[in-house]
Amino acid sequence: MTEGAQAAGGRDAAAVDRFVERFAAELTEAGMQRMASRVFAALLASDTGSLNAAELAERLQISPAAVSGAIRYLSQVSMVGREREPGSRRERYRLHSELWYETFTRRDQVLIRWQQTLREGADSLGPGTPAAQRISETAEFFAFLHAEMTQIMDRWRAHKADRAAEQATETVGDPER
Amino acid sequence: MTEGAQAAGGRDAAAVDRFVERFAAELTEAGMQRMASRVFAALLASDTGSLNAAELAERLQISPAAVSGAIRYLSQVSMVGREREPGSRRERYRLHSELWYETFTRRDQVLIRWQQTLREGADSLGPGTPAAQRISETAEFFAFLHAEMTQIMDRWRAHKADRAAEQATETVGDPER
DNA sequence: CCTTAACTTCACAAATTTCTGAAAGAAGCG
DNA sequence: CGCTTCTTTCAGAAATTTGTGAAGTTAAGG
Repeated sequence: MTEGAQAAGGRDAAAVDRFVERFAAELTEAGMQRMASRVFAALLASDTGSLNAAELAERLQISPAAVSGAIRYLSQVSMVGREREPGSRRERYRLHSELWYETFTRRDQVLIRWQQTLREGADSLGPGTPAAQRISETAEFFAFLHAEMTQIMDRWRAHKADRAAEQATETVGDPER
Repeated sequence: MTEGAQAAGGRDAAAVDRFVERFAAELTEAGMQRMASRVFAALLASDTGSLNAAELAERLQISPAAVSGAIRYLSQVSMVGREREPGSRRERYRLHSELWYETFTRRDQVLIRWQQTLREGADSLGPGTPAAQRISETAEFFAFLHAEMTQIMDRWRAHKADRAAEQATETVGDPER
């Protein structure tokens, strides 16, 4: 806190590690697998937004097997993509550029499933009963939330595009890279 | 599906149990402790939205200790409240009426913490670096989300109030009970 | 006050999850 | 084609989590 720690050229590796571990811990607390959280946080803190297995294993002090498992999970939930390093037989794991969009789209699916289960539950309880009424309301809440989430993501992308447009007045570049 | 199963008077207990277990499993998959999920689902499916420890233990086939643990968690995250049964030394566990409001308010706090961690992380990485930029954007995303969530909850309550007002033309009653 | 009903805490056994080393499996490169 | 480098799979050891019975605590009611 008292020292602006990153020396000329290199950043303060210890501070970065601390951030990686802290954010990973928060993700873990929220229910994500521990290794997946750590790998994700490490990618987030990398300049290119991508690392290969060896780099991950070294930075996080974990076995290649652990990397493999974490990546399997993260790609399944569309949080990272895998690509080949040209001129090498290594693979590179990269944060999706549409990261939060993909992640929240996925979470959206959960809301839909819950909604369905709840509606079936309301049927089982017999319409008219207070329980069925409560459960129906809950289902409706999730339907509402689902609709709103979609809009939010649209708004976020618009918001981001706006900022990007501002930037573009200085730096004219390809938005994809 | 082929039979409208609930007999006159009593509902189809098996179907209700099935719902409770299914919805609980979905909550568990989303990261909630198993017993907490089951207790919560059982409360949701009860007519009064409340049960006591003995009822929960019997319906879910679990020990009093398990009930106690689940309730401790659920009340900590403001999903149920505890109250005394008058004329008895039993306690009654009740779904909060502002259930989703409370739950999402709580989740909101997580967003705020993440945001903070991310901003600190961006500092550690040194402004100007691509990593810091990415992390800042993520922090901004959560700030955005937080603001939107608050609005959504307001809209939901308005939405619910509207429907309640419609109902009130038929059934004039105390909204609390 | 003492009894007793109800809930909580605690220590432990069981089940599950997590991570690793070792072996097997792909895929570029010579 | 075989060698080499990288990744994945697998079986098992270690750690963690989970649920229980039993003892402990609290407070209502006689």
